[in-house]
Amino acid sequence: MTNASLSRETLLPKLAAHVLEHGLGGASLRPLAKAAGTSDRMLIYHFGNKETLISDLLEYIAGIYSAALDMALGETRPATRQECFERILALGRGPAMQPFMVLWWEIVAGSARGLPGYKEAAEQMMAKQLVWLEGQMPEDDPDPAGGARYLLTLIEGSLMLTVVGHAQTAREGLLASDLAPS
Amino acid sequence: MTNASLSRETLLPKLAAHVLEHGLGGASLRPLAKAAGTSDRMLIYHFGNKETLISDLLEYIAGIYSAALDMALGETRPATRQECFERILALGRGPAMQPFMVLWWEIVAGSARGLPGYKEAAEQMMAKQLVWLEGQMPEDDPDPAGGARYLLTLIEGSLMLTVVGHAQTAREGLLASDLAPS
DNA sequence: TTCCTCTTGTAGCGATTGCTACATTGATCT
DNA sequence: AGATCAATGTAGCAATCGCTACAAGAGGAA
Repeated sequence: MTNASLSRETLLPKLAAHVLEHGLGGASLRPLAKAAGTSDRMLIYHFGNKETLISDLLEYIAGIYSAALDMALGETRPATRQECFERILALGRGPAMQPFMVLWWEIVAGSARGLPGYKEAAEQMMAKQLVWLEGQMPEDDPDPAGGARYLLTLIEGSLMLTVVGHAQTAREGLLASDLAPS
Repeated sequence: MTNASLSRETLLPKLAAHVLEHGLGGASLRPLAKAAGTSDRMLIYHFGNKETLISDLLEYIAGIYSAALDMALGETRPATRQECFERILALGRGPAMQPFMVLWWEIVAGSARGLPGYKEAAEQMMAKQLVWLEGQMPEDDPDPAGGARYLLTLIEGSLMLTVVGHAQTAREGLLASDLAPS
């Protein structure tokens, strides 16, 4: 058992790396196994079946996403909600977060479709992002909790619009909000 | 040619119905063909290969989505941005739009992944939703174009949060925005 | 040693994938 | 009538899918 668990935990990082690069949808056992340095036979041995492999993998990915957010904490807190919004949006659009972004929308789609494990992972990732965002709110913000939720909604909407080629639309929308640069 | 085109246009509605119910990811030729009352053989004959079939199908779906929006035009224009927001959010969360919603996030994911045809369809669907939303803005709104873009960003962010089980988060975020009910 | 359990490789199963070669229809055109 | 051509069915291809049966090695317990 201890050995099996150890192997599982050894496998997960490499599986996650493969999925971050090639996506969840087309992920099949043999390519996953090759990326992790084993065989499909062993993946089934360690995880039981593909469904729980994906579930466990999503849970693990949610964990490293959380760690990535912690490492992206800014040195200085932004002074305004607008600055906070723009800083985080730039982070989300940046190349470092791009593999996560591409995978993220796949997780959202799986969550909408009801695929096992997807909604749990998505829920956890959003919850983490929310508390992270609360910590990034301006110090003098009158309502950090509500403000974080408001910004989260706007940021995710903007990121989605960006992904489908409507970054300009999101940018123009910001100008009509209470976050518009004065 | 005329006959082939006619057949293609006859097939597309049934293909769209199947995809709206079962998703794009797992869509393979034989189930698609069965749903459309033909064979995989004929799907390839009419569309050339699966990739252009999916592209054409996405384009067609964008069209019927546009038509569905036109049919969902309200009798009365909302009086405030807040009312407009809530009305449209309720529409998006309603059961009638649910098949579209589930498919939508799959299209967003494909767009992020760069799958052929996905980004074009997503772009078109968002553009349509945008002009539709502009027509739904309050009559006395000082900036209908900017306001529609702002609302679109907020609505899509809220819908995404809803899909991953964070509807409450979106609701609380709204309270911290300038759309909060007075 | 002898057993026993954990781990792994080899080989393969039946199902499904996108796609194609070949033959046949039925209608239209000359 | 004979030729032509789009449309369709049948059969099957090689590749891949998730998963499993079987055997063999390894290492600790008796």
